[in-house]
Amino acid sequence: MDQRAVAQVFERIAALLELKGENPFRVRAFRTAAGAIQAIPGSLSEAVASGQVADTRGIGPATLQIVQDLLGTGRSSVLEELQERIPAGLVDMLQISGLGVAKVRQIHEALGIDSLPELETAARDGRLARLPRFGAKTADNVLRGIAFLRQASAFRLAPHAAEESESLRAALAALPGVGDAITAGDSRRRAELVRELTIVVVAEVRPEELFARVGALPGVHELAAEDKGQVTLRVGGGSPARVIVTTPQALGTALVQATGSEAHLAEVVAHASAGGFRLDGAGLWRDSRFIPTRNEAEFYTALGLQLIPPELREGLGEVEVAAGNRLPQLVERSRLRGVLHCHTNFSDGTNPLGELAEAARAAGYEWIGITDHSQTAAYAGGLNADDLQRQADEVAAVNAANSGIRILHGIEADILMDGSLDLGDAVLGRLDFVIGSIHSRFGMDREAMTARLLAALDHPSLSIMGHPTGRLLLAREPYPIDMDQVFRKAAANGVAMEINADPHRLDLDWRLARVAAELGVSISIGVDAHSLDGLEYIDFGMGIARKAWLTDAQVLNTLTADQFLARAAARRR
DNA sequence: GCCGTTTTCGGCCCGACTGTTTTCAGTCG
Repeated sequence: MDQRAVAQVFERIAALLELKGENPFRVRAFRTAAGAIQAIPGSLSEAVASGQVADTRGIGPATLQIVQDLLGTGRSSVLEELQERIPAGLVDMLQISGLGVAKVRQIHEALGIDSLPELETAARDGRLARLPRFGAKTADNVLRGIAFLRQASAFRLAPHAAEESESLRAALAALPGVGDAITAGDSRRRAELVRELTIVVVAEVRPEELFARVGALPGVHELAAEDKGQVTLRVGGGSPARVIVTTPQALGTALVQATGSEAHLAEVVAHASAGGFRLDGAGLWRDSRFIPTRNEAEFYTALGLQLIPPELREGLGEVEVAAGNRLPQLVERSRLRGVLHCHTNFSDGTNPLGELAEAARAAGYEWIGITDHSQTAAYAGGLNADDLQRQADEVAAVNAANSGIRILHGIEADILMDGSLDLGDAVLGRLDFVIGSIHSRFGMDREAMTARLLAALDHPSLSIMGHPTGRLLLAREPYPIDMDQVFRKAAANGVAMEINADPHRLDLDWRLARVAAELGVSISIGVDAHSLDGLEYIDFGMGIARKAWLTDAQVLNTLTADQFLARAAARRR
């Protein structure tokens, strides 16, 4: 560990102490120590050994001990104890200009928010601006601050990557000499996180000529690593991007290679070699003969494979399955009849029930499952039994008006520590269906958390387990669970697992969803919409469902309302 | 937590600005 790394630990300790409400002068002492350490020249361990560090102004007995701990073990018990007590997301929030300790603590205590993605949602849906001493300007400022921080991190959430990728793609497509520009890479495979944007360009001019024009595009900087057919650059938001130039005759091969993944390409190359084929940047070859591949279908066909959808290209056996002509017919958006997991303004959603239903109807759904929060989620305005009855009346009224969509009345009930749900059996029994979710006590150990979920799965009213692992992409790790046990019990009890389509969650992960489905668990794609825009999250959920190899029959949303209700009712018998 | 003593406890920078609120808390530099 060098001076810089030690200084970072001191800065982090200072931030955590501040959030904890510690004496400001003690906090400042750690900041002073951070600066003092960085000013020490040469080897830090030699400076400690010689007593130079101990004599440094701003370093006292406690901070010296931390330096010694870090040099000796790479760890600090002071830091670790603080990290156990204070969510890391709160420290991230402090990085936002305009948010200090008092505001961050207020956000945490009033809204139950402890991560940047949650904060962003609250800033967008108006909850943040409504806090005392906050306002529209503060909310805007927070959004700008979060956008800034996002630039700095290596990974992008899927929608942010899609946005950046599309703007680069459109700019490339508009260049003279460009026939077509196609988004490839992680985005095209519908990955939950994207590290690098990848665009394939079909050009009618030489690559060097094209790259000169690319470099002149607004928002493009750091043109680097120019190779024969590709160039790496950085775009406005700071994302690295790869632009690959190809010809119409080799587009299929180029697109497969640019889409990846590495593991998939390894499977493809192995299969190709066995058949006497070779692929390189210029195209597909058999011996010295060029094989034209104007699109991906021609590429895979040439190799004796079914066209493998981009979502499946993860190197998990898809090439072998495609060679045997046994790829599944993946679920498609057009096959979904129902949209599940929607919040209204009865709890923390923005829109009234009727507006949400109308938007769902306009999006082509036959039915919508309304699931507001339950009473334990007080920060979200969760519903108690009386609220639910009022909502039931409203559901009945909208349904009676025959508005072209059927509303199913459910709830997203909190799963308590012991695995029980936070509303009585009689209340839950009157609802059309019940999603059970964990929103508190994330810190339980693997055994206790597994027991909690297993107990919840035994509740006769539970139809769907909401966002089963609790992860928030780039913000919070999933809580530890024995997934195998949970899936087996879900399959035995006929409870579905959710793929939560909120791009901050995408939970279940597609790898786990595939395992669940193979064990016979039904999957529900839940948009977790808190506004009309949230209905559009379905596309991210579809990407994950397809990555999990799911077919229509495995996805609850493809059922008719009556079929879906029959399943929920069967559970209760 | 560190410093510096009237050497073991008291002091540690604070004014401008912003966004909110209506008299000022919180943040920044």
